[in-house]
Amino acid sequence: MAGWRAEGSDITKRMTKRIGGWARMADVAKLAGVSMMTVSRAYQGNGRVSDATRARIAEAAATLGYVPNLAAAQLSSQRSRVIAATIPSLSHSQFAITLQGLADPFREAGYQLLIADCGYSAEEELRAVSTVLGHRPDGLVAIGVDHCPAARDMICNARIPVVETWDLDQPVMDMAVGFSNRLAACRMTEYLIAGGRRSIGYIDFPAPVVRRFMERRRGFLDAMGAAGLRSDIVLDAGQGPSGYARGREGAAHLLECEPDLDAIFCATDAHGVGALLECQRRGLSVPGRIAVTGIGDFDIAAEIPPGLTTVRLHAREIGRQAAGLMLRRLEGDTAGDKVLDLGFELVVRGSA
Amino acid sequence: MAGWRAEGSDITKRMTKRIGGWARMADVAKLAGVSMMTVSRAYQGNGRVSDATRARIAEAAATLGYVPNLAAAQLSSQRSRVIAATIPSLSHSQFAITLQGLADPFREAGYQLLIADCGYSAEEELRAVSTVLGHRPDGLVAIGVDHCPAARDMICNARIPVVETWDLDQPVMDMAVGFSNRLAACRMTEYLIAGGRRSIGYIDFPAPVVRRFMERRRGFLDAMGAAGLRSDIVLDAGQGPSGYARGREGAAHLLECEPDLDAIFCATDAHGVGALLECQRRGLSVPGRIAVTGIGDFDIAAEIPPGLTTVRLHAREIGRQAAGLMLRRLEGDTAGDKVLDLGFELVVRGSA
DNA sequence: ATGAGGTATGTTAGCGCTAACGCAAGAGGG
DNA sequence: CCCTCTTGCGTTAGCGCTAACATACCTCAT
Repeated sequence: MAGWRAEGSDITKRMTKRIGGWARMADVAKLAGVSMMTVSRAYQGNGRVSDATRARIAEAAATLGYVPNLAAAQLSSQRSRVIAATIPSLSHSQFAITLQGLADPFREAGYQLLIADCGYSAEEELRAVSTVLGHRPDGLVAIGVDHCPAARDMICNARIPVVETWDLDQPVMDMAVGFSNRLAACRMTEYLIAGGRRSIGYIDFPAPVVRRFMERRRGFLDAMGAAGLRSDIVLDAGQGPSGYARGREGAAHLLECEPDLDAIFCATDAHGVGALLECQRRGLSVPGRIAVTGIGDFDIAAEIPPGLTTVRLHAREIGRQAAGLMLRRLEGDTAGDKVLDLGFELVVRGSA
Repeated sequence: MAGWRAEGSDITKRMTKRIGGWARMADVAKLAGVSMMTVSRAYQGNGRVSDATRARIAEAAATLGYVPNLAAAQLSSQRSRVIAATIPSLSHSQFAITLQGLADPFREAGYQLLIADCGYSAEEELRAVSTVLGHRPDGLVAIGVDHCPAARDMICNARIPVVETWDLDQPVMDMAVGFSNRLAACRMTEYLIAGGRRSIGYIDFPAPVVRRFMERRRGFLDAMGAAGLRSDIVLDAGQGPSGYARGREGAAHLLECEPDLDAIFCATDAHGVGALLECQRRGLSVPGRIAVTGIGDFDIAAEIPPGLTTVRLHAREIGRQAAGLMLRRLEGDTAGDKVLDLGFELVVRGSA
């Protein structure tokens, strides 16, 4: 009787559910003639299931088009096999490269990346972080370190492993991979000074609230100050869709205000390329009359004549190493470095 | 006794769980002095909960740092509020822009994007698709339409709304937003021919298995054939990290094999910019001696002198409209167009 | 007064999966 | 021969949440 009722209601439910469309593990188990637990073990790979049984299960699953419901697995096992990644902007090419560097090792290790686009207001950011944490990721990788205090609190409260990337100039929540933006900008400035440049203009973003640009500007200011040079030729290039256009306009503005400029240092290569083109348009020989440099080593930097002198930042490697740190931690390895400085590389080309 | 046991085990569990760290809805309910269902309703926003109760719940949640477990919500409600997005490569700038265009409307509507990076082997692709479907997304947006038959089958079996994007030259699974790559390439070729170019070289990718490049090449061939011109000057630029470098090398190769070329048409602007620079390096005046064009209207196209003539593709709008179609469908609106042709725009600049 | 209809909240019964334990059958050592 | 150990599989009891159905109370027309 109880058996009959169970059977009956089960069939009814299947019929209803079929509209939704998904086969469940119980369906696979029934078709393969085993218990659900055996199917579960077969899918997890670690349990002991005989080859014959495994094959029957695979066949049944293929017949039904079974795809395991990971939400249910997560709820039951308390592990989501999801890694959250916060990113200020998906269309920022360097961040996208870091993301790609992250994605590969995680995919191979069986983790799915859940990407949270955070580059909005603090309120939106909090909502984005809250949503990804709602999926109970096993870890979080922050691409770029800019999070408002509330978001940082929320992340810390999650008590999951966290890797911050891209900037090492500030305190770290847990683990970090990147380089010192300040040092990178400082080094480039020193290179320009060593090359005899004295009147150096700097182009970055409006009131850089973004950490890495704050640090880059500070690096520039430090180096100029140490050399006893004017460090007030600093321009906010403003916001806009194209970094190239902003760099071009910024350079034009700078050159009009300070005709004696002998170098322009841009906080990113997009600005740098724009500035370079503007100098050339004005008939200023680069690097003879004026030097132009950037940061980032974007693909275009190597191609644009005479080649943009810049700082290479290992964007992909940052992602790979961040994934490595995270995976080691998830496997329970708490030894090893928590902060990886991947450094940077001055790339001297024709423009300076 | 039963009460005591329940209480006891509950406390024990809380202690154990606290290590994991997350407050549960039951904790919020207890602290706020209401039932779980009331908390659930307060979070879903649609149920009737008095303002006073709502405030007490909000306070309790804030105290405990409660973040709803979305996996549990999904399991129970059979809705994940997740939209899957498949993308061939995260670091492809145009796709990234489409992704951004997608992300905003979905975020506003309370959906989280789950991004599957698919640009690998067919086997990897299948695994990626299977994993995202395991999260039971409420819908799927395919950025780029390239999926192997097995992946397409799997997606169709999921019986969720699907929007394909970027290429409209082929049969559609469900809904689609994009333009005709073939027509875009055809139009550009016709423009070159109308401008008096007769010996036109074409640069794209190795054996284009990628649909949109197949179609673009076919568009080129169609137009050349229709004009009765040689259509065999076609070059696979090969794979490599930098599109610019490939375009440059491709142009160099083409110019050596066919010194009389009077135009080079590249399947993407990255190639186009590389080709343009190579022509200039060789002292060929652009557009006097030779025309160079691309497809995509990347930011750099407008900046590089004399300006790259290209085809604008509305990458962001594709994303926005795709999100719009999907959201309308999710709200139960099955009327309206299922295929949106956003067209393209010939952008004439100095290079042709 | 009285029942109809609304509003705010509680109760019950799962969603699909896995951890933890249980148990039978065979292998291997003494 | 027994005892242990290993292998292969089944049973039970939830994971944290919500749909669907109560229930209590309040308002208002009759």
